[in-house]
This record gives sequence, C-alpha cells and structure tokens, in this order.
Amino acid sequence: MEPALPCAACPLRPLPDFKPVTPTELASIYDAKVGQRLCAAGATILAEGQVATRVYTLLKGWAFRFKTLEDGRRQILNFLLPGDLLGLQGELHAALPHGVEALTPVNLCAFGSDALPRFFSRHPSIALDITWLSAHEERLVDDVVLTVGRRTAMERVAALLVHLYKRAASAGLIETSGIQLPLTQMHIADALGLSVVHTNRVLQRLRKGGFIRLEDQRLSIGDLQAMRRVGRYWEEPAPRRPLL
Amino acid sequence: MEPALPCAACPLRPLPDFKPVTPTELASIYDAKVGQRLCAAGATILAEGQVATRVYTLLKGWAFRFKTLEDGRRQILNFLLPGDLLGLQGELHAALPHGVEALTPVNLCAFGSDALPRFFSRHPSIALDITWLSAHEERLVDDVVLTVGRRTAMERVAALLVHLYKRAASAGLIETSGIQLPLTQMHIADALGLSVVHTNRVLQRLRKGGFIRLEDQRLSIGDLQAMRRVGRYWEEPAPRRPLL
DNA sequence: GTGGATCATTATCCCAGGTTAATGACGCCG
DNA sequence: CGGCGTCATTAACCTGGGATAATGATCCAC
Repeated sequence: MEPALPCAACPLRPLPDFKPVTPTELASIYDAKVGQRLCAAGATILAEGQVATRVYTLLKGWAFRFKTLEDGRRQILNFLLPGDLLGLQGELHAALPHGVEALTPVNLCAFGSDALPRFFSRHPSIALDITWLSAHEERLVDDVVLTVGRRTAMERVAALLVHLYKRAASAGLIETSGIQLPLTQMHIADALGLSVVHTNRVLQRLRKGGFIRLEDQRLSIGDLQAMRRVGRYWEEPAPRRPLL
Repeated sequence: MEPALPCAACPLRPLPDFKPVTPTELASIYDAKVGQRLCAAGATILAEGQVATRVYTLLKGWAFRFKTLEDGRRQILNFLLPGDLLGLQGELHAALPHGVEALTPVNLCAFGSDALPRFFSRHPSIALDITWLSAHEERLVDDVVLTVGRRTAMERVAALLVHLYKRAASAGLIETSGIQLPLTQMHIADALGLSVVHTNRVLQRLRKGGFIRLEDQRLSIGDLQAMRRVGRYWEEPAPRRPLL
C-alpha cells in the first residue's frame, strides 16, 4: 500500500458536486487515512464473503459491486465511480455480502480499522456524511431494482447509459463530447439482467437510431433528453454529496 | 397521532433477534419519540416524492417500499416488518425517492425532526445503529437485485417466500405451523418483476409439488431446505439487529 | 339480494428476449 | 509469424413468461 496522498490536494474535492468541508473535518479525514491501495483493471478489490474488510473511498477509476449465484450467474449491483465509498457493508456486518471488482486501474484511499468508531464518537458531522453516503447508495440500488424489474431491455440500456453518463460527469470525467465507458457488453448485460447477445442487439438499435455513439469504450449521447425518454428515466436533481 | 408508547414495555425488544440496549440508550430513544402513528391497511404511509418526511420505526404490521414508472408499472423494493426503520432516505435527501404503503393495519413509532442530529451529536452508539440499519436494508435490496435480475420465476417466488418466512419469524410472527402472509399475488408479482398471471402459475406448481401451503393469507413451508434449494437462496446467519 | 369491487385461477395466444453457434477483429505471447 | 483468448456481431431457433380474457369466489354497500 502506498502512503496516503494529502487530502488537502485532493483532485476530487474541488468539483462542484462535492459538499465543502471545514478544515477541521478535512484534517480528521486525512488523519484517518492509512494509505492508497492500487488495483489493476479486472482485479478483485473485495471478495464476496470476505470477512475483515476495510473502508475505502474510490479516488480514481471505475469499479462495480456484484453478487453471484453458485452456478455462476452474476448480477452487477451498481457501479462505483470516483468519490464513492466502499466496504461499509463489510465493516458493519460480519462478512461482505457482495464482491467488488475493478474495471480500470483503480486508486483507493484506505481508512484505518478504527476510523468508523472514531468518526462516530468524535466527528458527528462526518458520521452523518457516512450515513448519507450509505443511504445514497441504497437509492441507486433501488433504481436498479426498478430498472431490472419493470423496464424493457431497450429502456434498461438507455436508462443505464444516461445514468452512467451523468455520474461520470459528476465525477469530472466528461471529455470532449463524451465519456470513457470502461465496460464490456457483458458488464452491461450483467448489470441489467440481460444476455450479452440481446444487449448487443439493443445497442445496435440505439446506434442506428442515432441516440448514441459508442465505439472503442467511448460513449457520447447526442440528445440526453431523447435518451431519457427512451429509458423513461428521470432522476431528481442531486444535492451535493459528501466526500470522505 | 397517539402519544408515544413507553419503550421500556416494547413488545419487540425482548425478542432474541434484537440487540440489547443500555438503559441510557433506551431513555434517549424514548426521549426522541413523539408519538405513535396508526395507518389502515392499504394506506399510503409515505408518498413517493414527498418532501418533508419523518423517521419511523415499524412497531406492528407489514408495509412495503415501492417505486413506479409514470405509466403505472410498479416495482416493490422490499417489505417492511416490525423493527424496521423507515423514512431515513427522506430525512437525508431532499425528497423521498420511493413510496411506502401499509399491507396491514400498521403502528409506527414516530421520531421528532431533530432526532437524527441529536443522536449523531450526543449518542454515537445509536448513530452507528442507524447506519447499520441503513446498510442492512441496502443488503436486502442487493439481494432483490440478484433475484430479479438473475433468478428464474420459480426461483424468485421460492426465494421470496423463504425470505419473508424467516423475517416474519425474526419479528416474532411465527404461529402454529406458518405465518400470516398479508400479500396478494399482485404484491408478489410486483416484488419479483413478474406478471400476476405467471406468479399464480408458479404458486400452483409450488403447491402441487408439496413445497408450500398457502391459502387465506396463511403460508407454511414444509421443508425449508427444499425450498431454499428451489430458490437457490441461502442467507448468511443474521447477527442481532439494533432497534430504535 | 343485486350490482360492483377485488382477487385467484385457467386457457389461449404470442413475443421479447434467451440460447447456441459461427464469424471476425484485435491484442498478446512465444 | 501463428495460436489463443477476449469481445463484438449476426443469424437461426426456441421458450419462459407476458397479454388478454373469461370464470368464479368473496365481500361489500345500498
């Protein structure tokens, strides 16, 4: 594990979607960090069922949470982008009920094992932020349930692409006319409860309809509103989120 | 709203699945309660998109969280049983991203609007319990995503019935050879991303296979292990959960 | 006791999406 | 260079589960 990067120079924190912190809070957060963890693309960050986990903030890169059935069927629960907290479930429960895998090379800020109790006993505002992040992730998963349970394949794909586009933007990952989308079609399929083959069919239709450009892991969406309509997908405007 | 019932005489707390509390904690919890709210079966407890919500603990009865698409398709996110906390999402976000509806007559313990900040600043152990409950609910929803995304209709129904059976048991609702299951087949369908008709077909098969008895809203499961196998459903042993 | 809800049940029909398989395009390694 | 693994793409085929509709059974309210 690398030594911890100084939080004062955090590249994420200045982004407009993150909630400002007081200098005291920032110091406590930095204080609780024990280092950076680097993972290669495709690496397992946290194993399904793992017992002692640590809490991390994802600083750089993409990852995803997933669960599997014993016969190999896999379901992606949600994607993790810079600023997201991970490992909280393992810290609070006995074993981690899901796995976490890196999609790109990933840089994680690691917290010490005593960070959680310390925040809760000494820094109520940070404790509340942690709870907020937990509740926020649940909100995302709630959306996934609606998508997978009640949207058609076309709606699912459109909704997911809009969702990821907006989240990437919020994490400062917008580039000229598009984002880097480090997913294979299998990831999209596993996130939406579809087969790879059908995912491909739907993507073709979206491309031929002129809704998206997607090649070489670069996604651009010509008309976001049109895509929202296709996916029946409208999120509420997101408030600024805390960052640990 | 009725006056708050004394927490010292709470019928839930003595159950073996709840974590013990210190007298101090119990006093603080009781202190934060502002009363009981009663809702009829079928009533909306919290409306989708509602702005100012309150936090409640479900004391008695069954309810469910849900989201809808604008054309009416509905997805049930999870079921709420005695001991569950609800409304946290509304307290932490601007608007409640899902609705909550009562399945039976329901009795809720209501917390004051300042309860959350007060717990966090003065009672770290209770604050941590709240976070635990939030993370735990997310765990349940994660399971739902796996079920709806990757299980077959038969597996879904079996897994849901086992899940609800165990949760009802944990809330002290086991009666002679079975539980009261206050759901219509439409609720089951909406929870599993199925149509009502197909849900009925699957239930018939489970009945004819001798796996379940289900009539008149009473469910009994002859062989839990067999049902688990049908549903490919195995939960980890649940640790004792906190109760607010 | 009769018209109208709601809910369970079944049958008929049919399509959205799964399964299998074959083909290419790359990129990587020896 | 040639073999291999991963991905994307398409075609052919088929099935799990959706849609629609009809029939009862209760349980009201009037």
